[in-house]
Amino acid sequence: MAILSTQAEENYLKAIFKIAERDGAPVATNAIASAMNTAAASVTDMLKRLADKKLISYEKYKGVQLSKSGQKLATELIRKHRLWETFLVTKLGFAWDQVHEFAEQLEHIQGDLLTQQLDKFLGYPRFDPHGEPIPDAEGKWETQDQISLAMMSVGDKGKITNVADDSSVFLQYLNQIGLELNSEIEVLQQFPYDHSVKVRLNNQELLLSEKVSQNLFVKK
Amino acid sequence: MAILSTQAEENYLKAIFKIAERDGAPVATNAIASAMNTAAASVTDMLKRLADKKLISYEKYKGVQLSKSGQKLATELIRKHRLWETFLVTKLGFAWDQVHEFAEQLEHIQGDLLTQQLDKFLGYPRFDPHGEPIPDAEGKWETQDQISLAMMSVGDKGKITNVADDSSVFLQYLNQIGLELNSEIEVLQQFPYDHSVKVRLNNQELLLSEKVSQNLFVKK
DNA sequence: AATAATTTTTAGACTAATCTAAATTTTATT
DNA sequence: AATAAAATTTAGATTAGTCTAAAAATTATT
Repeated sequence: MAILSTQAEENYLKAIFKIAERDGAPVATNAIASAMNTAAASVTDMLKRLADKKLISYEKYKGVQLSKSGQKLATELIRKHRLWETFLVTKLGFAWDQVHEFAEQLEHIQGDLLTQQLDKFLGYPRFDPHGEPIPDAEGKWETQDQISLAMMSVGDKGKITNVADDSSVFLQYLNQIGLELNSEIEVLQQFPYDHSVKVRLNNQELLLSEKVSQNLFVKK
Repeated sequence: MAILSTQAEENYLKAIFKIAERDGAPVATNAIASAMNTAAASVTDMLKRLADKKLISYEKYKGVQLSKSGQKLATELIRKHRLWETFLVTKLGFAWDQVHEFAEQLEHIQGDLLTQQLDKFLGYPRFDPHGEPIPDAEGKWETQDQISLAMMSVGDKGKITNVADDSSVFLQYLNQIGLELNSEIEVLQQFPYDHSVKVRLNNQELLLSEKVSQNLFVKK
């Protein structure tokens, strides 16, 4: 039997998956609340529902972890999100900063056959327009030999391989500073005070905040 | 300001639109209830909500009519539904009996720009895979010079131009009897008792029920 | 180790969407 | 025109998802 999930439940699963990927498990109630812009009390309520459906393991006050089926569902959501973003950019002609909101809706469309056919139509792409890996039908994805810009040292050089945030505000900012996938970048200086970094990009010197540098991934 | 509608509200609007198109306005509560498989009491509740939002005009016990904005929203839904069905058949390779359920979900995706780009990508089709007209961005659609098979007389001949029901049960039945768009059909005999008709199709004689004949449209 | 601060959960309330059963209104029939 | 039948609405519940405010548990700090 297929596990039925509402869109709200799916959004929680995706948020938990992403936080766990970034910060490790277990994931705290507050972390979910701030990621989703909801009250912590609402998160608690939802965690109980998700636990009832065995999509997470949840112990009061101890945070949550995705179960096997929760993992699977979250991965499928990410797969659908990234396939639809690829469709929107490569077939419908949207720019990379225009597709996030549409994909947030499209990822909830149900039906494995649709996802399969879409994947085939797109030629089984392994990365989306932001350089993010697209899980295949089995939930596996390719990893790139990459590192967050925030983790690099002064003097390191590399090429931008992906951006880990597909929100239009972020991508429009990248457009403004002239940064795109495959741009060459070099770390010139680091400022421990606020963890900002000075980089060279397109022969210009630029100051990037910690938040920005954490969302840019580079292959040396 | 855009009128915000939930999926449930959109589904009611679409149902009201279709019933009004078929039987004329005003539309009765029970007609909506049976079209949507819900209790009449649920319909009454929803009609109040839709009236509050000025999407319908509603007078207790008198049935409903779509307002200007309700019409517009319903037409947009039908436009999206038929564009997505066209996409699924012409681009993703689905058969005409496989696309209804997906389109029921996809029609609720919000964003005019998406619909516009999809329309362009498909080459501004004016009919969907079932021969149904696709409203354009202004809400206008082409009419065909056609008539329901149920309205034809003995001896009349013509070509199937569209099927007014895109449910998979109906379309699979049509597949089984070998009927497709552009099939030539001739009315051989009518049975007033149950309004069934005997027709010639592909050099075979076939008996079609009233329900089937009402959903087949023919150009003489 | 006691207390303060933070995090999380509970309690209680609200809205949207649904239901069943009962009441009311409209329509049809004698 | 009175009454029966059908259609519609109201009343009262339920579930999912959300909120604020208060209580409880955990973690950090003195």
